[in-house]
Amino acid sequence: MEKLVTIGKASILTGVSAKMIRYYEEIGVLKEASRTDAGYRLYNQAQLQQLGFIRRARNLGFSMTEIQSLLKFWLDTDRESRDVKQLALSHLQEINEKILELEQMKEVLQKLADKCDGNDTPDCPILEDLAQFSSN
Amino acid sequence: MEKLVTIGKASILTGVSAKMIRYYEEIGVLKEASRTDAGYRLYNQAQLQQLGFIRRARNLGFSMTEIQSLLKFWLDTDRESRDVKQLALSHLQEINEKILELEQMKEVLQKLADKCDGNDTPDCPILEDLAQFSSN
DNA sequence: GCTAAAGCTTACCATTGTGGGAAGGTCAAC
DNA sequence: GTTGACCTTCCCACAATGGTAAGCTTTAGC
Repeated sequence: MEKLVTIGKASILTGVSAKMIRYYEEIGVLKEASRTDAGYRLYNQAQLQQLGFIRRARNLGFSMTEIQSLLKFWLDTDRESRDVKQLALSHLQEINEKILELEQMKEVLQKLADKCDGNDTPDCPILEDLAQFSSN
Repeated sequence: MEKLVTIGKASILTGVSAKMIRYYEEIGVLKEASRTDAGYRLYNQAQLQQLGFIRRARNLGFSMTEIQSLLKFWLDTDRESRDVKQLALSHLQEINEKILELEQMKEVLQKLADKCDGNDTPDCPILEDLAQFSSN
């Protein structure tokens, strides 16, 4: 017989806040939980595992939309690993683009900061650069 | 005599959308623009330069709150470059933390993707990892 | 000088994922 | 039987941006 837990226990067991568990249900990534007579949500082992799945996917930066796809693949024994891999690689590319963007910011900012004396005078290449007329 | 432009021209000249220009005014990073009799906003050269400042700061990833501080420093001739530099370095650290986080995601995800054959069979280490019971 | 198009105004809605809080019902322990 | 912990729904907020709609103004063409 399945052991059922209320949302607070589910939160502790999975590391997903109760707030988020309800939200996941609302947006449809999590099937509607069963309820007690009083209306308390109840979660079984499979649902707890699914919450763990979601949390780990979030930790890898997947969006909720992507996670919905991942869950669909996971629950579909007829999936082709090709599709999962493609989703992962696509996400990986987004990550790489973000990293690149941040690296570029970092480089510019580091150079500006290096040029700034950081003392009690007002002279500051950082502000001068931001204030520059024209262009980018 | 100052050349004044309406919001559309200001947008083109600065690369900031009209929508955003109004928003910046609303949240107070941009002083209220003067108006024509008909109520059209008018921008002078100084305001255009300020919009450019904001755009470049956004491009470096500064939040609007940080930009508000940067603008205050910029307009304050009694500023100390120390304060500007500190703000920049603090932001730089955030960037570095984000990069690190993304690098970690990337590493995990890359390894999982590498292990996944990506063919027409359902076997997929990516899903297996996400579905793993216990832990992280 | 009229009309149509382009430009401006405000106001509201949506996004993403998360948290906070209020008002009220439920359950368990003492 | 009361109290405290837990649950419910509903609404608000964030940060920065885009979209849309209804309505006024300005400009360009004829």
